[in-house]
Amino acid sequence: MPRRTPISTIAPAPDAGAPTTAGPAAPPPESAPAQPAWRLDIAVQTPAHAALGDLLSYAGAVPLVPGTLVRVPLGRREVLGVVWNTPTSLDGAEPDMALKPVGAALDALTPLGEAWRDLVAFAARYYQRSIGEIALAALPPQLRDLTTTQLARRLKRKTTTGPVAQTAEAANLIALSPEQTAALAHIEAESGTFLLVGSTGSGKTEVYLRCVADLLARDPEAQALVMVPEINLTPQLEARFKARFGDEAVVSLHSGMTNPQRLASWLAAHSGAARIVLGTRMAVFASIPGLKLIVVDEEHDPSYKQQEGARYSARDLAVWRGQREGAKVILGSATPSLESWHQSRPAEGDDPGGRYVRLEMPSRIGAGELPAVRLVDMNLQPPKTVLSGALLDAIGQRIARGEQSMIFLNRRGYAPVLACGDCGWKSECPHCSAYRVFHKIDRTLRCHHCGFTERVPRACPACGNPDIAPVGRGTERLEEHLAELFAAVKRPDGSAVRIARIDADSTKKQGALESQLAAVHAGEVDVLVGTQMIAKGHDFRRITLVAAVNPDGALFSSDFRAPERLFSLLMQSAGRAGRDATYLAAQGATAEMWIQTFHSQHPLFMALRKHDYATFAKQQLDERQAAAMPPFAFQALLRADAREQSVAQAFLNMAADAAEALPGADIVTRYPAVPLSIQRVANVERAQMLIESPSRAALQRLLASWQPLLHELRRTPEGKGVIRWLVDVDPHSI
DNA sequence: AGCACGCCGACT
DNA sequence: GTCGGCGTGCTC
Repeated sequence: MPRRTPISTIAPAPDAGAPTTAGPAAPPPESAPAQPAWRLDIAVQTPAHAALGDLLSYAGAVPLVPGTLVRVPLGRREVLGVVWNTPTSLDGAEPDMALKPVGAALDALTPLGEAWRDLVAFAARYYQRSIGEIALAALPPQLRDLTTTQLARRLKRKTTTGPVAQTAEAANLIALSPEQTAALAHIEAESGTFLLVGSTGSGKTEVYLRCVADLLARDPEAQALVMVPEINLTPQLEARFKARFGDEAVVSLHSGMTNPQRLASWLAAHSGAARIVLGTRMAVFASIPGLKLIVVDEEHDPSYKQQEGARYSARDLAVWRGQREGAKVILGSATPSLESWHQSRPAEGDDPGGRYVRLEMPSRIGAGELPAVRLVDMNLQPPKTVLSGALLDAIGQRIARGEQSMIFLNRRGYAPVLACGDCGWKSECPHCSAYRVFHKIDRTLRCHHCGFTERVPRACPACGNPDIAPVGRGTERLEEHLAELFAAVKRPDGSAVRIARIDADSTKKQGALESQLAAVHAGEVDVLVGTQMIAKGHDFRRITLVAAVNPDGALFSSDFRAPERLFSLLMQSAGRAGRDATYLAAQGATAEMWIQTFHSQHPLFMALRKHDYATFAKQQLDERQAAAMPPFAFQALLRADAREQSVAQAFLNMAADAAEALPGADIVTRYPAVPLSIQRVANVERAQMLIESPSRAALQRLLASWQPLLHELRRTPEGKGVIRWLVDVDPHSI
């Protein structure tokens, strides 16, 4: 008759409602041997939307040290929690509510340190989430279901801390360039946060490696955290660090790992056995007791901002964490975020300058000159030109010389829309306010927002016209187009031209990206087509031409950050070409970046042509300052989802009214609620409201006092239709 | 978020 | 007559 209960060390709570029979049932808590004498505040994974407090109180017989992991009963479940505060005595005081007793403590594990708890508490407060949500998300998932004995067993086979191995590579270091030497000297001599600005190929990674090496040699307890924006980029960086510091010293932490792997890495970082922790944004929350150095590579990359759940910026948290723990922070990029660039401005006049130290390394090492940028004015091309004649010639020449070209188009699939020429039908998604993308490979129409997929209809579903045609082009169609254009062309050895495509569709299978990249490296591809996936990080040695076919969309986007993203993407793409000076010299080749645009005079392209980030940044920052936008103002978004757009908007506008009386409201601007640019996804209507202030503190104060009102508002009749609401602090796209 | 309870349609 | 749909409500 009783439900199957999980094996638990927790005595079942007495069930007041159920008819109890006398017998050898579990003894009531009052007769438990040890009288619970302490109140323990525990962080558990309370959902952000439940208007529960951050911490839940439990009764315990012993005052567990803050940072101890414990199992606690929550409703009918038993969950993992973290003791958050110093326990308070229950002696004498009548508790204001009946506290459940804590369960087993995972005391084989060293309690999480104060620095880590401070980081979690700060992130929770700043991004308007519960402590428990952040804390539990930061722990390896397997810790949640491991029993105490299993954990003890795992901890036994932990590796020993020791000096890092002297690898062959570490013994044979090549000499640094003067710029690298100077940057390194600055980082060694000063403390704080550094912005290391170096173009692709300037040797930023070597600077990171030397900083880490110096640190580990100097301090036998020290640990370093190195972050990269994407999982794809971890293997090559991991290889590089392992070659320098040995396999034992380095662990990775990212969501692509299996749970046991993640637990092992996490434990190694937590115990201090791993001297170097390498990972994606989630790694910023790793427990690293000896943390003395944080590297955030490609700090401008949007991937550092989490886009669901707690919307934190791992880069910003890294800077905060570095400051809190006295660790140096190196932010590296060829095209820094405007925030970081601004924050690293030198003192001038009565401006005391930014808080970061800016270190620049403009030269490329062992690489050719930065590629010459060629702008093709598409206004001068015949209508409907996809690839201009000049670009095709240039690619043809590369093929003839056995070199590789890379064509970049940020749109996957065959065509973004399928349309009927007769009745005007378009391949709209029935569940979203977006078109379904035509994927020719499997003859499907796929919605990239909700995933709804159907086979392509044979004829127009509205009028029966069999001539439905693709409109626009994605990577699939570009690949097909190139294959047709180069069908008659032969490679130097007489074989056919080989065209390949790399995008989210071609790399869905495990290991597919690696094998495709390997094929490019091995020279088995002549022309590579891809999305921004190929623009990042990968070090292709034989590519001498990079082309962006259709980058104009971002120039006039309503998102004020779009130009910044485009500039860095194009700079990064350009960086793929001509990375190997020896190869270029041997080929007698020059590297080129081609851009096809209808706006060839746009200042963005003018700056790009000169590889002039500073000019572009200045122009953008001037615009931002004039318009009082970030980094000269601080923003947050309040978003609401509902079945009806009007319900979502009404909720937001009511929330804005309710905020009127809150502290800070006088210097925080609230804009009217508007639909998101993709208004409906999976039959859910989405609306948002921008909140902006010149004062970060005022914005924070307002958000903090707003939270309880929002919970309250949702319980009113008007708030009933709201499916969810969320706050995005420092949003990336608006 | 889980995980209950609670009240209305198609099946052994 | 039950299994099961997801609507509402609670978790120290």
